Amino acid sequence: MKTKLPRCCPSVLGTRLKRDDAEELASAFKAIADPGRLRLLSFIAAQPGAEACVCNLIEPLGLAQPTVSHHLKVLAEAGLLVRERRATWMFYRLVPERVRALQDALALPVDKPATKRSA
Amino acid sequence: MKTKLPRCCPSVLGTRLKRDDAEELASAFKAIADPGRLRLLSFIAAQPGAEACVCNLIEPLGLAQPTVSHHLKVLAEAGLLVRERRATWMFYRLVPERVRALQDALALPVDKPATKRSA
DNA sequence: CAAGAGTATCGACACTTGTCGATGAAAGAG
DNA sequence: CTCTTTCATCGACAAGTGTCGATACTCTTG
Repeated sequence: MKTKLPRCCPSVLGTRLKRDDAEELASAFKAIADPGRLRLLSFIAAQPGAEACVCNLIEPLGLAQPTVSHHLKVLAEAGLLVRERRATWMFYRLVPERVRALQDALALPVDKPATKRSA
Repeated sequence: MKTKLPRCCPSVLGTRLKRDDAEELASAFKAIADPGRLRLLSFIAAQPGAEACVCNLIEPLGLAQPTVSHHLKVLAEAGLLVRERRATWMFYRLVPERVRALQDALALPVDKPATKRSA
């Protein structure tokens, strides 16, 4: 490791985001990193009570029923939606706190002066 | 299309997010939906001036140089970073406005009472 | 120009993901 | 119980993605 050329800069760079935190955050963002799922969230959020029946999501989304079901599952597993059975129908309701959490994760260092990070 | 069972609800659901907008947003979120890229953003954001030399990113990230280069390219193409050559070294600087834009995209209908949407 | 250091691109690979048709499971109606 | 409606799961496929070694490119130095 013989360095002939000078270093470009002080090389501070304290590791901010840990590996585990990064993986967790990434999987959360993966959940919304799909056009269909974003539209699902949008559709549901636009409903009164921020909830919707699956039967009302399939047609406007323009995807096959199994595909919609799959996307809803992904969103639910990411904690962005909660399922609730109502008679024959299945309702999905938005979890605003979870959305807010993702929003906060995108806060720049400037935005959060001295906040302690927990999850 | 003969419906025997009653509908589950009024079926309002005005299409909120258009297909094109959804695709664009999704590709933006795809850019940050990766542990390595999130850490890159975090590392760079933590630097003074929110910029960093590639040579200082490879080791802390723990990935091979071509992989890091690839991730940086993805982030740059998403508009989250800008490249700048400085002598032999390549610097990547964070674009806060772009991060903010993603943040705003996650704003719930409750959060934005009557805001006009542009992008 | 030649040599060396820092990065980007290429090629290849394993793995993940979005999609849909077919099928199965849960709940209400008759 | 049988039929129908609604939704989830299964299986399979094409396409996309992360990863790295090898290689090419771009500056600077001598």
